[in-house]
Amino acid sequence: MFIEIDFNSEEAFYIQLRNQIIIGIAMNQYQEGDSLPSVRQLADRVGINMHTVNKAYSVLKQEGFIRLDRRKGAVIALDVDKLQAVKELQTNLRVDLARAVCKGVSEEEVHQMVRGIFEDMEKRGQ
Amino acid sequence: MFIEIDFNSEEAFYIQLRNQIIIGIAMNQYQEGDSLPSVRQLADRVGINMHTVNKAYSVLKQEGFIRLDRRKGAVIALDVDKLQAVKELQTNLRVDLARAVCKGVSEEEVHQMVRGIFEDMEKRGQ
Amino acid sequence: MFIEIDFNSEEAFYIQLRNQIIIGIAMNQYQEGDSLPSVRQLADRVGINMHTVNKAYSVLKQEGFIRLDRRKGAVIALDVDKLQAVKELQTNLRVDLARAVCKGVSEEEVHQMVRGIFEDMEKRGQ
Amino acid sequence: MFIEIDFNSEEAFYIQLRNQIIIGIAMNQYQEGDSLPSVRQLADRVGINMHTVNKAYSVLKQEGFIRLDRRKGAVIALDVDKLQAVKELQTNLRVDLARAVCKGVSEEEVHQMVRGIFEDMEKRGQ
DNA sequence: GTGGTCTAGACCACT
DNA sequence: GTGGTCTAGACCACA
Repeated sequence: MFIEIDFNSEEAFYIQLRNQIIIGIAMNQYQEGDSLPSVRQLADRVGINMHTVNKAYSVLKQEGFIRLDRRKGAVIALDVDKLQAVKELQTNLRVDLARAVCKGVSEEEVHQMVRGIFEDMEKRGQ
Repeated sequence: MFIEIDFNSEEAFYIQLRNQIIIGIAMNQYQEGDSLPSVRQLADRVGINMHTVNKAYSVLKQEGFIRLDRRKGAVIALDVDKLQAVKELQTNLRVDLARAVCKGVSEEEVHQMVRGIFEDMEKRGQ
Repeated sequence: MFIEIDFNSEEAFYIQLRNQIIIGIAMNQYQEGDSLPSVRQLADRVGINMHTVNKAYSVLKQEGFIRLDRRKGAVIALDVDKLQAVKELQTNLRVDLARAVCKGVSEEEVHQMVRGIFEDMEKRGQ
Repeated sequence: MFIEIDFNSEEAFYIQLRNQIIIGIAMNQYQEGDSLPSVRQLADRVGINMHTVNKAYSVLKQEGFIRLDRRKGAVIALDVDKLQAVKELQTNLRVDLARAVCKGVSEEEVHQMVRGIFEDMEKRGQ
């Protein structure tokens, strides 16, 4: 799987890492029980500091996407708290949709975009 | 309109302000040409520093939601760049939906949530 | 002559006024000895406060473009200090051209632009 | 490269900083990819507050002269929007030349001045 | 009275 | 050590 850092982005590197890994999981490119690359490997590969990868993994653990195993390193392990997830999604959507609506995006277009993203996730997951 | 700061939130105050104002615009509680409160007024009302409100207004200006009129202060003025907005929404949705999917949220549920948010925006806009 | 205020501009109203009047003089639309509109008239016509027009006229006087006559109000009266003018132009050009050069504008293009502006001034002056 | 603040100037410190850095870029003293000093360093060196340097950098970023890299700080990165640059230059020149013309500066003198400034920029760039 | 500018000091997140 | 955020207080230009 591709993981790439945009060094000019406003987003912190560890957030970029986290997001890309979560997208990987959603696309089934990483599956329950799979190991992520070691901290050192990933740091070298994408060209950032080990501490930063470490931070990303800590956050992923705390958010219930992986567990940290002494032998296997970071392992995909979803701790499903759907209520929490729904609440979080709701909050994020409210702001994102408001921004889009102000700029003239219609509900229909949003539904299509959602459809497209799910299609994308299912397709690549096969 | 209600604007409130959550002093316990991780989100920067100026981001909270920005988001609430954008939601207000999306809900038609603020309409094109309306003035926002002066930085000092709003700062006093919500209990934060003037400069923080100023920063929120600067960001809103730069993002094309308001303009700064020397006589009327901050005025709602949407600079509609739909292409940019769609791109931004796409990026945000991809991450948000990936997170939700990992935690077991279905496409159907997302569509309903989108529906609900738009309903909310239209209702209050009347 | 058209004088118009851009209420959204970053430039102070009195600076906008001053600049437009100076351009008017350069184009011979206002000639040595001509009277400018009264403070009140101009304020009403462009929709700003009298104080602001007053400030513009004061600056124009101080910079040697007009004199303030008790009976005739503001009268075009050029106090030519060419050395000072050259020095000022030099300073302004240095910054403006540096900005343009960084963005890929060539010397040739600048010369053409200068030519065009002078042409414009001479043409309308006839 | 020399960066100096004129504490007696009417120009805001952050504008002075911005202008000098832009002139530095135009003269190739700063080149694409070079890092600018950190806000604290530069603030100490020129004797102004850190936040003022920060503001200068923010403006430079917004105007497309630098980008902010999380590792390397402020990095020269020209976002060339020539159309925009030409328009801006045109506006500035129109006012500057009008002022000069009123004070008796000739078109020929302006061309020579432009020539001189470009020579200066090319010379030091070598 | 308004925003713009400048200073200053503090804490935190990030690298 | 770096920038980002927040607070705070002061002065000025502008309207």
